[in-house]
Amino acid sequence: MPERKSSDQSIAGADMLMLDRQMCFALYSASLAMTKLYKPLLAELGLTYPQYLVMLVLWETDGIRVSTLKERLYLDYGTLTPLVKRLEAHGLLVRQRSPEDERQVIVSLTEKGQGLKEAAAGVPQRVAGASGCSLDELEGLKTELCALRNRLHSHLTESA
Amino acid sequence: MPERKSSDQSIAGADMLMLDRQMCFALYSASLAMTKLYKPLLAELGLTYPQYLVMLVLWETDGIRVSTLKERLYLDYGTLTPLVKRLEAHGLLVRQRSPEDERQVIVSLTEKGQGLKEAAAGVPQRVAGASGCSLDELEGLKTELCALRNRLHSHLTESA
DNA sequence: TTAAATTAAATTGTACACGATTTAATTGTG
DNA sequence: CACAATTAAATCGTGTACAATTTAATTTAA
Repeated sequence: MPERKSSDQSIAGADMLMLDRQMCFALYSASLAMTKLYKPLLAELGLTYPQYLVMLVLWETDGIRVSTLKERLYLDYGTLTPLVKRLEAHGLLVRQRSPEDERQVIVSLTEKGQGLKEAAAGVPQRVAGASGCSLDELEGLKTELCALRNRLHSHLTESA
Repeated sequence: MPERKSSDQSIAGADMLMLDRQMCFALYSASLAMTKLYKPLLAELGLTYPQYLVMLVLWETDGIRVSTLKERLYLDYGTLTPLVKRLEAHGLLVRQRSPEDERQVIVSLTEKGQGLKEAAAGVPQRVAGASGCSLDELEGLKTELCALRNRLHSHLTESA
């Protein structure tokens, strides 16, 4: 069916379209696999993976605005609003309008939410173990991925 | 608020829970950023990012089963079935039950689907350029991420 | 040889992601 | 002061992801 002369200029381009040549697919599939690895551990805490990320931010700094979560996690209000509401429904945090600026919503951990941190303390080690990587490997990969993400992020936002 | 003795054993664990220490978050946020980079380029082709991945597989090998897509892309039928149906609705492929085994669904490109490959030929270069990485960097990262994904995948499936 | 087990795919339900639009509060400027 | 512009968050619609269940076809084994 694909009758092409060997000198066809589309050959080079077509070559680049193989799935296993795509860095993006390596990234995408590794990310989904990592999320699956977390799933059973986080299920013990009653959290999904994105919910865990929100909790990580709050365990670091409590009483922050939704826009801060947005900046820290590179996520949209369309993702965060319902996600944070679910965490509130589970009793891990409360959402309240800021008295100084009624546009802002302040997210604060409940005692239950703070207490969950102790239960989560073992998660990073358990994941590192299951990932079959040395801590150095993970650290190196993390550094490279952050650099990539930061470049992409500035590329995606520099347009004003 | 967090009154803790400095010798508290939970300090070490808590320390590990900082967002920017998580390789998983670097992976997750880099993957989402990469998808956003592709979005406008793929929109020109009328494709979403996962749809593009399916097309990459089909451009390599046409006339394959849905289970092959499942294995190649590490995705679920629950994801693939509606996704492939959307591609069929767009006229890029056809789905037909295998005559030999009526359980299997064979996915085949239409002429339109095959033709789209030419339009997609420039995507990898354009993405590489926009990512601000050298080809070597991207290649190295790809190799590491594939290795990680493969380890995670075998960890996640070895349980029979 | 058919009933149980297996397999391929679809379906259902929950939870993201995110572009686009909307709502409501605050700020800036004449 | 008033009113346009901006900002923070919510809402809406589409498209993933995936666990769990279901359906239908094929295989296996009693």
